[in-house]
Amino acid sequence: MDKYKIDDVAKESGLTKRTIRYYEEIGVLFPPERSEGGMRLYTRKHIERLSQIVNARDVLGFSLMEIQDFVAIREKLDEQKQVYWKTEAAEEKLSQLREIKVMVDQQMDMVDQKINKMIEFRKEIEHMQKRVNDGISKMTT
Amino acid sequence: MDKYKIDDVAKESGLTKRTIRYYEEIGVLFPPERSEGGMRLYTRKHIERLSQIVNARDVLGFSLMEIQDFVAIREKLDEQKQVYWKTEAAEEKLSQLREIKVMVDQQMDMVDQKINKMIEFRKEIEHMQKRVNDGISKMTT
DNA sequence: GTAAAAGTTAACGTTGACGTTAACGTATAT
DNA sequence: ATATACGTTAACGTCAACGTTAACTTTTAC
Repeated sequence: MDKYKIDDVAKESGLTKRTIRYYEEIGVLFPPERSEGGMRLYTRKHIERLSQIVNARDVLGFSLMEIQDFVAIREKLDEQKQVYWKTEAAEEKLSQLREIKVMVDQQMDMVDQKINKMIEFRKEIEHMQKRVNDGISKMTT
Repeated sequence: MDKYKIDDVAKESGLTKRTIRYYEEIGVLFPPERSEGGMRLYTRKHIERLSQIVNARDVLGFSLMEIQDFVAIREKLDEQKQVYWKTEAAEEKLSQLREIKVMVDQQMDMVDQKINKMIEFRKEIEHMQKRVNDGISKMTT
């Protein structure tokens, strides 16, 4: 009872079916399993992921390629988790983790910069609000 | 000594000449005066405005059309300011100010929503940072 | 079992945001 | 005064991010 057809996903996410298939095509949404006849069967995970993509796209203004990078990092991290840590390849895993750390830290810096610029922008709008409100009160005394 | 040719503006803003002309063409950058021969002569105001546009575009992820709306609101407000407030058209001016207020308030809501989503996103990255750091410390004990 | 609804791939169309090129006029340094 | 560096408009090219349409198969409802 936790399998969704593409139209259900479309309705819940607000995206079109075309867009959902496109996101799979370019690799930002991981492929769902298929039915006997070839129909896509989505899970809650897919819907969550789509919600994150929409946020990154609309709110953060990320391109789909940037989102792809972000997704890739998360998947690498998930892979790492699956593996036992006490093995011969421990060295390699550690260096990979360090690489991932660099990328995640970069993402964090980017987002912090964006938040700061947003706050600057907010101040500008606040200033405009004051101007408008002053104008109105000056005319309604 | 405060007139800039387009190439100067391009260098200082980091935009191409084509982009600068394009922004004028679609109305997000107000047209500069021209020389005798037809060359565009920019001022500091233009450079400031371009910087704001780039911020809104890259950082806030606004489309140029959205920026156009924003610019239009600011210009309306500036027009209002130029006019004496005690005149026969005071009624009309007040209602215009109220219209502007609605739009500015909307902009403010939009930006606030974006900031909130940004902060959510930041938390996600923070979580990933923790996972990575924990993974590294677990392997370097 | 069959019609209608929803699914599939594949290919072409569209729109925004510029890049590129052509064909030409203007400013400036020697 | 003339080369050359920079300006102008106008038109076509490009790329991302989908929309649209066609031609077809699978599910679902009755």
